[in-house]
Amino acid sequence: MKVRFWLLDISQEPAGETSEIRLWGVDRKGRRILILDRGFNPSLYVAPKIEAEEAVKSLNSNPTLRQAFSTVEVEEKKLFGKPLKVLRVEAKGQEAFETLAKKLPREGWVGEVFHDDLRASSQYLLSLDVKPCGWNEVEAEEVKPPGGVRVEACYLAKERPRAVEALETPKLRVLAFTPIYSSEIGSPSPLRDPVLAIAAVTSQGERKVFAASEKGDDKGLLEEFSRYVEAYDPDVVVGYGSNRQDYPYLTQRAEKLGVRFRMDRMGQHPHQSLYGHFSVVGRANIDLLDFAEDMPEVKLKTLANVASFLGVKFEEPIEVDAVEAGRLWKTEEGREKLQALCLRRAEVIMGVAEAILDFAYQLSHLIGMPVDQVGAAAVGFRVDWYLIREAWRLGELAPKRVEQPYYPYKGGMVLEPKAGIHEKVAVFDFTSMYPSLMVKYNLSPDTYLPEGEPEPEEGVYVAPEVGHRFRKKPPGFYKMVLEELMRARRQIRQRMKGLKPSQALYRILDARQRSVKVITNAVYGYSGWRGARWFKAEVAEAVAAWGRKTISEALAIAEKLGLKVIYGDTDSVFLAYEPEKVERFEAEVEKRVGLEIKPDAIYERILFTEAKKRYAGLLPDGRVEIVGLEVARGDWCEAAKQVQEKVIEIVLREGDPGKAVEYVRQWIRDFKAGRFSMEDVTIWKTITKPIEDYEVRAPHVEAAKRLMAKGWKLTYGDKVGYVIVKGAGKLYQRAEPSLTASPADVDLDYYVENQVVPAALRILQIFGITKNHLMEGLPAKKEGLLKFFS
DNA sequence: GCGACAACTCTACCA
DNA sequence: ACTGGTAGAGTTGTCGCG
Repeated sequence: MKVRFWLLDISQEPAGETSEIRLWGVDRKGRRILILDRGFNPSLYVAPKIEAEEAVKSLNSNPTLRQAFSTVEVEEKKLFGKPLKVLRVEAKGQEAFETLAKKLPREGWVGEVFHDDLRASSQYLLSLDVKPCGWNEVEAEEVKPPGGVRVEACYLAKERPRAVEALETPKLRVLAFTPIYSSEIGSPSPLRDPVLAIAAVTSQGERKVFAASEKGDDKGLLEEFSRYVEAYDPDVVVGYGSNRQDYPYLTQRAEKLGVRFRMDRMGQHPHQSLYGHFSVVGRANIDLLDFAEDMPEVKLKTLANVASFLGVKFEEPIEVDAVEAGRLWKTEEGREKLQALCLRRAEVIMGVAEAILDFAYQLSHLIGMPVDQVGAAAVGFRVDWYLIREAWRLGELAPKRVEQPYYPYKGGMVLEPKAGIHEKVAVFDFTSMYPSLMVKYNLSPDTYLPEGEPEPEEGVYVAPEVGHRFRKKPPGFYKMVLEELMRARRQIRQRMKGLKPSQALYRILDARQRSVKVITNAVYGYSGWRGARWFKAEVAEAVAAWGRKTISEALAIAEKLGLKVIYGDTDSVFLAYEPEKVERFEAEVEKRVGLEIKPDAIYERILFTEAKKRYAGLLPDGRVEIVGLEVARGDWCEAAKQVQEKVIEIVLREGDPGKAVEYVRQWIRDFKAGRFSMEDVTIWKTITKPIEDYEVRAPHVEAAKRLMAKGWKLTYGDKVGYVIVKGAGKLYQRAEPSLTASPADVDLDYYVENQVVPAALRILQIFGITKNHLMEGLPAKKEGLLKFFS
């Protein structure tokens, strides 16, 4: 019978001489099913140094190798566009595959081995074009599920499944969960501290809290939660910080207590897998924090901040640290409070999931990577996967990741801004400049013509400045891929036009076009990434060089038309707005440069300092946009950011720097009178490497060390919040973790002198205002300030 | 031994 | 653990002085 299923998860079981691929999914009736495919084995591709037929003979005559493979075939493949005769060697199961991967490269006749770095389940997804988070079809017969497996139906594949294009997502059961831990001091430790509660919220609206005993005995809680998960049988399990925190903690805790922590469809505990994510067999485990990492607008990635950003409504508080939780658990009232908080937290996680899951499914579908991995995989690996699949369709082998030397090259062009305030400034952007250039000039590793090679008949494009040459024909890999991506995005957006944002299909299409955009925009960076399989420094370098040429041409056109250029960065041009000239500029650029340029915004008023990449502008709709300045940064205290934002607004909206000066002076008076909170003065900075690797004693590193000395676990990637306290010595000696600092110790002078005043002055210096104008005790000179607004 | 300054480290931004 | 270009704060090293 034909079974159509939406693929949720894929796993592989070693099964002797054949590996068994397990496809976990949901069928059209909404049943949770498992499809066993025993007819697939992973293969390796061998490029021989000798004649293919001779190579086959050598392979067959080696008894160790002969045992490990079932078949060998000579195939015509391509590598970087060049035809390549290879031997496809099909392994007898996973173990044999690993043996071959190890032994084959040592054979004298073997040139290069391919796909030995792709595990069986990956090869399966690749070679069969089976798509995760999408519909697939297979001829199969119903069988009894393997022992321990819990599904509504199980099938044995009779043939290889195939992807079926269909947009809708089945109704999936989603479970959001979040634990609360206890600790006497510092971070909780699974060997020492109990889990006090786990809240679970389902997409059907069920809400539950599992709690430890009054004394904090959590053995029953873990067992109960496991049973609940099995009974509800979710397809998707979402958490926040679950890969980093909850799964490691809960599995270790369960092990210590002698309980089996069961989340999957096989009665096993979660295990760590690729990209540091935890795999829950048969379900998709998604850590929403992974997706929050791609939201640059949210500086401090707390659940509350992410939820607010996404417009998820909730009541505070939804965060509690383990020490506070441990303290609260001691009273009846505290326990109730904590459980209510825990439940609210799980509800917010569900809310965030609703905002993110469509995108996660679409990204997974597009790049062909299981949805539980896609969030945890870095951008480079997402692109890698997408390209491996596209390569396969074109008969290309996936090149190996090879160690590459660092090769710095020149990037985009940034103009010196015209400092000061400008009225009516039009901003133009080249649309998808880098991808478009890659398409236009056929920039790809396979079209690159190394120095010394004779020019082909079809001709070459020569990159400006750097001189790299690229064959005009045939279309290169990147060109084909990018053209397809850009075409797909246009098509999706076209389809969306007839729909309302409230419709489910609209949301799916929107999620899909966003995922296409993410990949499109990452290809240039990927091409210059040393870890990329299709790395080619000359490609990235040529793209950037053509980019500089392109914007230079646009600038020349502006100049010729008598348009004043205010600023420009990589693919954007800021021009003093003159309606007719600007229109001619747009037409002229498209005609002469051959790339699409579009008006992005017309600022009513915009201000630049002397610095590049920093400005603030007032839009016609009244919004103020702040770019690059302290307001836009996560490593300045709130106080400094708020003052700067207010200064910018006064200056842009009211055009009155004198008023801004008065505002800052009053703010300082209030601040010195003690009107501030710890949040206002906390500075957050990321620990970017292991503490011992730091070469200098930076304030945030010293604050981190103090926290660690007090039992807090910090690893790189974590943010440390600290305040500067009164006292003598270097700044790093006065950096106190904000958790342990008290408001009375805060060094107010530091904040005025080194945070608030510099941030305010960044803007106000444009008007000749100095530190003296802002600080108490010195007269604010008003004369001369208003001349800028005559 | 001291202070001015340059060099370097570190983070987070823009495109 | 996608690229290069950039600002800015803070630490550390160096040099001249006498």
